[in-house]
Amino acid sequence: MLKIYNDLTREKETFVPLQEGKVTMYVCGMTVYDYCHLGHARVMVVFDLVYRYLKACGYEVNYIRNITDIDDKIIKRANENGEPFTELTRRFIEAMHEDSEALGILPPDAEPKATDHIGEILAMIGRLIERGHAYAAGNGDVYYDVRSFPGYGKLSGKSIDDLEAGARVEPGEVKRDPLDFALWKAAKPEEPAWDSPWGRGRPGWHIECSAMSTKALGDTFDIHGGGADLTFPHHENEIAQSEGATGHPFVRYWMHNGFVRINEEKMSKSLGNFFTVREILARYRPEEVRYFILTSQYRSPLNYGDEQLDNARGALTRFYTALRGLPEAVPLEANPYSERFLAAMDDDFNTPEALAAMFDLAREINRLRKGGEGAAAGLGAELRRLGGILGILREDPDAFLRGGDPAVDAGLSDAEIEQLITERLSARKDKQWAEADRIRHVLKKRGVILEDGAGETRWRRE
RNA sequence: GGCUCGGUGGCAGAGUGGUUAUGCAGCGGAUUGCAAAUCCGUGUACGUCGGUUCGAUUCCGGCCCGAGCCUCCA
Repeated sequence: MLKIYNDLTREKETFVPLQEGKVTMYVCGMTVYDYCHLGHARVMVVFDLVYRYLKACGYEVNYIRNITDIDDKIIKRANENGEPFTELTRRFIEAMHEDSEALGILPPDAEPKATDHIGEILAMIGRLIERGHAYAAGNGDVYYDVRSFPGYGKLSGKSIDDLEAGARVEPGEVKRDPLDFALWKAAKPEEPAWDSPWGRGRPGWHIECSAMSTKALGDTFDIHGGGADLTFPHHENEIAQSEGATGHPFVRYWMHNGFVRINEEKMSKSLGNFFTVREILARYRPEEVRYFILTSQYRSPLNYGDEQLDNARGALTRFYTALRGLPEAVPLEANPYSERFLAAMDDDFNTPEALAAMFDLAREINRLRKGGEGAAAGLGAELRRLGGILGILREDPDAFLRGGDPAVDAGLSDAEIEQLITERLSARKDKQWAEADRIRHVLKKRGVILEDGAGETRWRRE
């Protein structure tokens, strides 16, 4: 039975979807004005994992991940580049798709864009004004009246009074209350703008998610996710908007993933201490990056460092070594390791514990294969199946083990390596150990490790 | 200042009121022409001070330290 930590209640709760057998899920995606960094990668991997696991549990999942393609930063960057904002966003949407595909992220069922939902956004703002939750400020802006929504602060655990004590008030403020936030922003000259009953302008950031999620999934849906920094104010505001507009509960389970950290500090654009997915993929393989993200529970901080990525490489090598050479077989699903794996995943997606179960399974495979590779095949197939739920272990074992380090020059070609191995085999046959060792050392120097087995010699790159 | 969340063995990172996490690294053994891989064995780890308890790393409280949100941020 799946349990999910619900940020709304700060408790692990048994997951029961609104509609039996079906799950509706919305995740806040990217604002597309730059390349994805590791923090974005974590969101994508974490909720891809949730998506895959829910499907593995037999649910029919409708997974929506939005794209924010209009906001202040996009406008600013497009102006700096001297290009239309639509050209900027088109490019970075494409880049995001390349990155997510590289990381083995399944495409969501839909990826709505803010600019395609101006009509829905305007309709929702209209309803909020009708219901007394929003007001036009007179300068063309429309604001949400935070005091009009009694539940404001319930997700982030903040009270309006506490927030107000520390709120800063901008000069020339047209809001009634400093905490009120923009639903619609009047356009300045030269800015992208759409017509509205309040004059030309563009949507505020928070309203798009309320409008798009409600349109795609209904007034109430099951899971809403995103990075922990979105809890306040973004998700708090979404609740106020959606519940204020529809009068129905918005989201049943709120999930937030922890940050990627670097030297004990949050990785973020503003701190400038971020690595893009592209930079990391130049040095590590996609599966290693994905594994690294899975080594920590999704709500915990994830410390980035070469040591951690190297560790991921070593761990995957162990799995693929266990799988190497096993014949195809039907996964042997009934075994204590898989039970432990599923129990771990059911416990709020405890991937470190799930991986631990997989390592124990790998050990069992290694034990069994002493009695012949066939004996271990069923469990090997099962290990792959479990890996598939996490989105790892999809490659051919030999291909992975011979893949090497993307940052290191390929050195010898596969054919050259095979040639040297053939030469060495004949030397060994004649018990010319000195020659055999010479070839071993030559290959070792080029990053190739030989493993002499019964009747054949296997190789892999370090 | 307000509100959250953490502090686990060399590193990473789970978990539990009394019994082995797991991976990497280390050490000993088996195996191997030598290796590698693999298997077996191996570490008086739970920030600190009190409290509850027959017993606490695990529950409660104080303290110290760290991170995050309160402003755009995944």
